[in-house]
Amino acid sequence: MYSSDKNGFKEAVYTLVEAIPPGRATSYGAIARAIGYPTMSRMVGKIMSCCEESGRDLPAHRVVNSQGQLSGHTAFGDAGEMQLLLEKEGITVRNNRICGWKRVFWDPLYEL
DNA sequence: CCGATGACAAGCA
DNA sequence: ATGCTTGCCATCG
Repeated sequence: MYSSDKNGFKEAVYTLVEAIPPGRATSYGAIARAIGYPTMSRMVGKIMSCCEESGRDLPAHRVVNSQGQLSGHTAFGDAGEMQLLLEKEGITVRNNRICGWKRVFWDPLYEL
């Protein structure tokens, strides 16, 4: 079931997201780009919404958009749950936005 | 089958 | 800096 390509893509996303070190965060585009699909940023988001269903412990709260803004409020709950998780990890979040985004930004292409 | 939507990103005015 | 438009793939009505 499902094409092997998509399966491989999802697997790659899971691996990268799970490889995100604590206190760090990355963007959808960075992940997609690291895999080799710079235009699949949207797909990453969809996969993320299914991350818990995938049977893996993916720190999806560490994955935000390219601006360092928390966008997963729809999946986590608009109560700022995601923000709390990030702050717990040591990341400073303000108004649904990561403080010092460039500082906490984790680029798999550069660091991995 | 077609249209609309979605945890996005990049380009342009 | 802000807002609009396009691209990409998958899912739903």
